Amino acid sequence: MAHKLTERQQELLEFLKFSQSKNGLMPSTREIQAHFGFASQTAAMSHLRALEKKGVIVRLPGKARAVVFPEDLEREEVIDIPVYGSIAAGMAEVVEEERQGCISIDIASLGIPRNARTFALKVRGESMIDAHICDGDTVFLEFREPRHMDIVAALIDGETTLKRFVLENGRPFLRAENKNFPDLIPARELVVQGILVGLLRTGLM
Amino acid sequence: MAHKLTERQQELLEFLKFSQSKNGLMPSTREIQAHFGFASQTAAMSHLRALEKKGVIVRLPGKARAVVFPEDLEREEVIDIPVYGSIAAGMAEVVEEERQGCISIDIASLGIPRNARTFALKVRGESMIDAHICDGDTVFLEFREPRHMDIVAALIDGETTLKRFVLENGRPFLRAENKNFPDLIPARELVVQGILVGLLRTGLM
DNA sequence: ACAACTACTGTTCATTAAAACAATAGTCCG
DNA sequence: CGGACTATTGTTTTAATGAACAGTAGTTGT
Repeated sequence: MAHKLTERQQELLEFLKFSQSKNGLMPSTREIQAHFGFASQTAAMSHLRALEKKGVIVRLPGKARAVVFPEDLEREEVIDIPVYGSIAAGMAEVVEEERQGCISIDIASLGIPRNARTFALKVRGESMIDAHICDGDTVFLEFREPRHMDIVAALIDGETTLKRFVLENGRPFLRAENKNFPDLIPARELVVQGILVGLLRTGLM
Repeated sequence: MAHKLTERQQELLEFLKFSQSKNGLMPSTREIQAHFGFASQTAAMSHLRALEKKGVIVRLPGKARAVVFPEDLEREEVIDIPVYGSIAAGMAEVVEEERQGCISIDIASLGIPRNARTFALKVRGESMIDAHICDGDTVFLEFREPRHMDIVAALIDGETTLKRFVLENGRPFLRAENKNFPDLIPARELVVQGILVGLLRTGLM
């Protein structure tokens, strides 16, 4: 099943992948023929047959452009989580402008519901270091009501910071998880932008 | 562009997504017709046209099954990183058995090369807590030669643990990043399974 | 009230695309 | 040496598929 691919078969596979990610669909045998300059469409056909026999693609007979990568079928649904900057003032409106990119990850790994309005922020500073959230980490946040002891992204003095959300006698406070930072910040106009649901750290090599 | 979808159009969109993730390709207009029990294929056609006008799909005219989600086109290449258990003895052979699932993430976010042999392990224990790696975190590891001060997954006494790889006078040592753990472990038969390149923490709500 | 849109039916047509069949030449393995 | 596999050409057939056209009802917004 897992025979090694020949050079030509590898080229074909590359083209299939390229076509899928660039055009969003698989090439027809004629498009393969045109790309490689084959004089006959049958050449493409037999190459696909070879790839199928070696298990790297699956084909659904009788259907057009019906070439599938097995790994795509097993994969969980992937969502795109927008990453905003660390300073995300306003939020509701500035959202589109501040967008810095996207993290694509499957919903099962993050463990969030499909309909959740999840977004991400790059952490700047060491204020949550005692919660093991470091400078440069990317945190995933969900837009919902904060509960006692949630870690939240909150808007204070025009800047978004990560803090522990604490309810004391029904009144909310924000606490930094770092002994060197002001221990308690009384929150007057408390704007919670999101609740921490996950964290991604990269660039560790 | 971003008009709201009607109920029926939402249903159609769901079916397109379902079909793509289950079969790996888009349905033809006749398949849509069959699924919804339309008497005419034209019904499917006009719904697709409506979805296209509202910007939720893109179609390539004249091509078969040529319905594409715009977000899929922009997305970076997504790879599947296998997750093994915390006890991954042997590694080379046991790999297939121990596999617990997959994390699908785009290569740009993780910042790893496409050809890298990357895998993931679930962290058990607090031995790396001072490097802000917690119990329950999932670490991404790359299979390559360790360098001084890399964090590595190493096989010691039949169990895999995360340690700091330290070179002292050309001799390798492993150090736990936790004051309560034995500070230095002289490594005799040092089997490094992977180098830490990233970390994912979930379930924080 | 009227235009614009949704949500279909019913029919026909042109094209896209897969698939089968018959060959040829080269490579690789035992 | 021969059989299996790769890598092609060339031709023909058939099925899958998109697309156009002409309607009908119902809803929605101004």
